[in-house]
Amino acid sequence: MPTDEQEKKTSLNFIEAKVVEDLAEGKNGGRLQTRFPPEPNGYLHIGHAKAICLDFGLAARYGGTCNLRFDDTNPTKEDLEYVDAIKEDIRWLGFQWGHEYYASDYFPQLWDFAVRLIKEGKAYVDEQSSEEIAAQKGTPTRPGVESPYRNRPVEESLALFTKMNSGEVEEGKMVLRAKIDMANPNMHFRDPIIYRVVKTPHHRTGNRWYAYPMYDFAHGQSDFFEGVTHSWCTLEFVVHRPLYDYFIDELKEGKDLDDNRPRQTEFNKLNLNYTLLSKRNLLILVKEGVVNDWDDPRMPTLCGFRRRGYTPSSIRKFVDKIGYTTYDALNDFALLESAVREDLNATATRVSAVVRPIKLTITNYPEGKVEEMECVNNPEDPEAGTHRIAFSCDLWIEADDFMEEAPKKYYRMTPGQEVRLKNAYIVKCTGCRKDEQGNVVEVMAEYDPETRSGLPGADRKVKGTIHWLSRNHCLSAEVRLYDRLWQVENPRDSMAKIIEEQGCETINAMRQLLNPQSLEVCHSYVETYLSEAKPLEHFQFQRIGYFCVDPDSTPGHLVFNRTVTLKDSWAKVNK
RNA sequence: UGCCCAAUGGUGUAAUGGUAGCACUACGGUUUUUGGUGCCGUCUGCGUAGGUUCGAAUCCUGCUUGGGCAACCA
Repeated sequence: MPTDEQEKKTSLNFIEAKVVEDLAEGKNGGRLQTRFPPEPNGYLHIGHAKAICLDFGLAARYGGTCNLRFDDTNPTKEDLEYVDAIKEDIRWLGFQWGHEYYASDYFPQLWDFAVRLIKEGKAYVDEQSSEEIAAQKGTPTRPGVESPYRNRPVEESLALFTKMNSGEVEEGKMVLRAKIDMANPNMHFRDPIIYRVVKTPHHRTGNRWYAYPMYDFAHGQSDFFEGVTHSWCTLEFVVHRPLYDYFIDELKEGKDLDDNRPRQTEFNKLNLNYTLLSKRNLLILVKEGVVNDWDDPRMPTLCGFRRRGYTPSSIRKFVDKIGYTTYDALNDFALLESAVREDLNATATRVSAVVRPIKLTITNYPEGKVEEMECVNNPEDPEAGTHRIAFSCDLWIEADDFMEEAPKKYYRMTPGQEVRLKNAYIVKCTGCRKDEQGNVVEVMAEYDPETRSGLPGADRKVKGTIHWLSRNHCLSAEVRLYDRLWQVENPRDSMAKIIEEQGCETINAMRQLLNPQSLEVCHSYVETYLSEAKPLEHFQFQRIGYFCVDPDSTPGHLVFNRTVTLKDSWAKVNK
């Protein structure tokens, strides 16, 4: 279980503090049991990572267990494809569940419980339309009115409930409702629907059931059946908690109500600026082809971050830093970036890549001569070793690293100025050659043979160091430069505003907010050391950023994704 | 005009009645064969009005602002 990002804490968040307190008091027989309860209706995103780190992380830290439970009570939205992807992503994040459960495993028990409630006069079958039921529900400021079916005989409800599950009742014709209180200020207590008819086959139980429990009648009960002690979820479920407790009190038949039961505690879900986190909207992006798939590196899904080059530990570290509170925060994406930079800085092998190439010719270097230069793999890690790179008179350098007329603080290649070629020689720029349109097509320089790296002559102070590649000793590669998908800080709110003002479809609102520069594909060059690079391997392209080998990459066609740029103080000066 | 929850630098998060701290960001400086990293430093904060107390970010009340709740979704 990952512990690398769990730095010594001077204080615990309110959820962990409660765990410590409960354990100290010997609650639940001293057990700690949690669960991660995804609905298999989409891919996991970084918001889920926040829940995963809590559910699995605290269980592990305090000797408890965390089970995986798929909340699969709505077959119209759920699919096996999502079940498999969710499991893969949890493992990738670095966690292992105890049991793999499904809410659908409890359908028989839930059914029996519902029957019991009917027999006790605490539930009834309502035959009104959803519109009628909604109208009778009242509003937050006005109490609801009771359904005409509310006090029908128990036997009648029992018979109809059985019928609901037989396949002969059409969807929407009947529901089972808990009989609680139509005037309760908590809307969820106004005779909530606990079972409805769904005819779509279920991905696990097929056509065995036609009556399916609603969330409020499945989630807490599943927790109870499994022996969950701490049930953590996000803030929007605060208003559900009284109902959660109500049904568990019923299951416990009024006995031992204060102990040996699951308790729900809510925390703030993750909001990230310049990021949209809602499975419904992410699904639209995929279906409309705005992105290439759920694992498009611009997606905030875990598989998207993986393909982008984020490491599991960087995501865990980020989650650890943002904390858990009851305040609805908007977190800065820069914090996530700092986490991945911190991680990759320590681990990624440094290589040379010229993303936007321009020719550099060393005019006084013997033609045909080739020298092998030594490169440190990672200056942060002496154990990482070295590798070799070929040097010659015909080079590529970054187009950005030459300016014919440069400002004073420009330390790179400009006529008359010395610059160090990383791991090779100090060279002096002598000029450039342009095409008919005036574009620079080649830069010329002379090298100083005494300044080869490692020789005493190399100790000379030179302001700038640039990277390079030998044109006859490098590989071409496709480099995908990713940037944020959204131009606005809070796409969720901006979308809502556009939809309200223009009355347009979600996808149209989205298109107005997308960053047109979220992906730039470059025809670049990388050093031959990368010929064997494997998918998902991380590298630092020196002076540029961290990159990850895309799964599409093959030895004949290398593809790299930019995970994140290096911090660039020149870019700031240059603005 | 109901019920519930919240509010600490630009962002996020600590301090649990006793010196408002940390991280990110921003901006300086320093080191550096990555304008990276490291190191040092600077700026900016308890929503508001009362009350309790020797003492309040913390407890109480009002106000303000924000969020959630009226799916046969979870």
